Amino acid sequence: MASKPATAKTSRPRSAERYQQRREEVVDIAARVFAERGYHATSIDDLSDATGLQRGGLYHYIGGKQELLIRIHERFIEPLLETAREIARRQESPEVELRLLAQALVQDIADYRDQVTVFLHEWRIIEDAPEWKDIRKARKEFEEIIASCIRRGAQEGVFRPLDERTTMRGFLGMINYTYQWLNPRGRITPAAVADSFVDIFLRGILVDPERA
Amino acid sequence: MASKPATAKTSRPRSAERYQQRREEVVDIAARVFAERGYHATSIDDLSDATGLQRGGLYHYIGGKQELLIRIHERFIEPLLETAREIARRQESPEVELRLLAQALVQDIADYRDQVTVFLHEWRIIEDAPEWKDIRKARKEFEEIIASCIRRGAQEGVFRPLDERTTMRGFLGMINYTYQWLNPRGRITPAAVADSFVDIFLRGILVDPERA
Amino acid sequence: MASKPATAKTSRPRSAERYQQRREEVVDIAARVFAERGYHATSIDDLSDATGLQRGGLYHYIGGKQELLIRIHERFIEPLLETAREIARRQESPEVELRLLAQALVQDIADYRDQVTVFLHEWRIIEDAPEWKDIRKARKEFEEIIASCIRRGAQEGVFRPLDERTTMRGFLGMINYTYQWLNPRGRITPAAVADSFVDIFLRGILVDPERA
Amino acid sequence: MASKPATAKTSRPRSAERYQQRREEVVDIAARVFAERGYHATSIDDLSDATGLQRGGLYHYIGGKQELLIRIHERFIEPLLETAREIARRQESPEVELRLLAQALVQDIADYRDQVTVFLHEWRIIEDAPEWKDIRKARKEFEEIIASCIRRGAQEGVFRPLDERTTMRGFLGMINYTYQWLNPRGRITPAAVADSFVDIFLRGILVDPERA
DNA sequence: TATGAATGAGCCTTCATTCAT
DNA sequence: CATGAATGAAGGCTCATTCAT
Repeated sequence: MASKPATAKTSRPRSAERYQQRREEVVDIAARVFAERGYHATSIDDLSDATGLQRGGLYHYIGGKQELLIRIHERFIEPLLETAREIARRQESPEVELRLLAQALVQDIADYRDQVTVFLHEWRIIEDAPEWKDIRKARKEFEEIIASCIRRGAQEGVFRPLDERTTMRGFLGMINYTYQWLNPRGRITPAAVADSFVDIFLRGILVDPERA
Repeated sequence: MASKPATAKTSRPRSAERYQQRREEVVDIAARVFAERGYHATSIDDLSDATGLQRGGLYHYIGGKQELLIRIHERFIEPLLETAREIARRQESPEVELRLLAQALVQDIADYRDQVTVFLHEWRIIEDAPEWKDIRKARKEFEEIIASCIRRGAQEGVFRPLDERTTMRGFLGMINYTYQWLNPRGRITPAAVADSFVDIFLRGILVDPERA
Repeated sequence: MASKPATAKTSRPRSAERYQQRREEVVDIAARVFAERGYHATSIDDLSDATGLQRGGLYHYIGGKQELLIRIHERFIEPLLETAREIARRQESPEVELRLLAQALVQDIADYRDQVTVFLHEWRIIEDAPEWKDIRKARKEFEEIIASCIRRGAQEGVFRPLDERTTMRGFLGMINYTYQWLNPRGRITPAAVADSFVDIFLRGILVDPERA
Repeated sequence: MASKPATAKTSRPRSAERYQQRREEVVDIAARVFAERGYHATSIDDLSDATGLQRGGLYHYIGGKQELLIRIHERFIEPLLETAREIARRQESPEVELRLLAQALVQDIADYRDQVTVFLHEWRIIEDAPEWKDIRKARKEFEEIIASCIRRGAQEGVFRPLDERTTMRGFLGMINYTYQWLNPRGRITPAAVADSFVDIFLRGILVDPERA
């Protein structure tokens, strides 16, 4: 315990680490299956098959089926929100900021496609869970970052004076919908899609579209 | 169907008519309840409560719970597709056509919000039903109308030469997403939202944004 | 509905009545099985076998396994409490009242042996149910009737001045325990047991035992 | 067992002793938890929490959950039966013997309240265990000691000629029931309750109540 | 048409116990 | 001795659907 071989840390993870790792594995597998078949059409037995654990063994890693939805959501909202905050802190021009936010969002959707799919399809199921308010708060914060970017652009006179919430929703709708059709390894890369959409959107709201 | 029997009393509709009417009522009520609570969270008993019919009586009007999803979808896709076809037939300029399509789509979403909500959330459930291919075909046709409008604009040199499918999806995403937040009787009318979004989108894709 | 054959009432009970009747049947059968094997050792399948209803059909008559415990208790506490109240209202002498209460209690235990057994063994399970406070109240009221009878006897100088609650508990313990061994159709009748125990108990607490 | 090896250190008990001691500790803790929540409502995890041992470690000390019930029972029936035998051997007068037996029983209930509670509530669970016949035999022997005391009193003409088994059961019921309400550290001591109940009972069955 | 009792498959979850480490 | 991951059977309950009335 006192003297541990230097190699031990990586070669033989402590049991707590292994537990944590297996847990995330289970959550990701669940995300994949839920994304494929839907939450309600997936039984605990299906998850048992997909993970290789027996019905009862699953419950070492999860608190219940519904809890999985919450864990799945956290997997993608947390890094996204962190990135968005970081972008907002940079104090770039509204155009640049919007472009960066779009890139981050499309990338997050591409990286966590299963999780995003599950969330957008099944969020209603966890509406009554105590964790829902945190999830909602995170979502609101992300939306507010976009809305305030749009507001700032309007105040600075570079964006047209549009209703900021409606505009934000148009932006979000356009980008969120990519979860339905964007293939991360397809001909059109996530970054290209983000660029294309931001181009359209910026030209659409800029006072001087040539700046896009 | 065309000629109604002379004996039909108008004051007391024939039983076949009453049946038909009651059936549509049931489908609309189901749409409302499914939209509120979700398909799986709604039991036949819930529908029984909502319709005032008893569990068994319900089955005189519906073939089963899943069939309701199909009926619900038909309620909104058919008039929408019809309108879209009619717009396409008019052979307006691409800009005008896109504007009309947006108006029609937002209006349809506002008019059949419950149905749209149910469809977007639960379509996966009927993926295996034989009717699914019809639904999918209708959807594809609607998308194709938009895509070909964009293509035409590009060919005519009024729209920028963008990937037509990606652009169509951006357009659809922006507008479809309104089902989540648009209040048909709110401060901002569906028509105003359609106008605003089309404005942004057209400016975004027009070679000469001033034409928007 | 207006003119009903006189015979209909008994020969063809209305559906609501049949439901009620079947429900009580189910509760009584459950009491028997619970009394035999214990609540936890009895599965819903066991009840299904015992009632002849299928697993799901049972749930037309009961709200759940635990609810049965509550219904079972009501079956015997309500008539007993009613009788006890009636006896208390008669304002007999303390000796006579105690004798009548003992008779009523032993008879209730004999009549509802299964129910009493289940309650005395399993009451802890429903301790947290909302109905528990009603059950507890009923029990307390019954105990209070006995305690106040003893108190009255002491005040009138016919009973020795004993601690009324402790004495009441001795009385209750002696009689309640009969559920474990008294055979309603055995050599010694419930009435005889009640008489015998009341004799012992009254001699034990009377100032002048000869009055017993 | 009688002679301990000279090498045994007193300061550091041999591992066999520690094992034994830990085992009894576990049984007593289980008795407490079972008494509080009931056998079935207590999981092995609950026992794991209460003892501080992990799930697997517990099984080094116990053979299984059910075995605990048997061990719990032995904890209180054996000293009680031993005391009862000793009292019976003294050949006191029936009145004195009954008084001593009551004292012993109430004291045992007060000392082993958890164990008594568990046994009276959960004995049915071990009905099929091979040890059950021993437990039953011990119980019968204890009852027989009381019954034969009552019989002897009747034969000697000091007790009224009552049915000995019924009378014994009245006595047992009155006293056993104390497990439900007697607080060992309350205002009324176990000894006082025993005295009070024996007083009532003896007056009740003595030919000449003045002797009580 | 309408009723509602009955079905029976299936679901999520719990839990005592085992065993490799 | 101790751990805790894993097992797998069993449990209570829900629910879409059927059918005799």
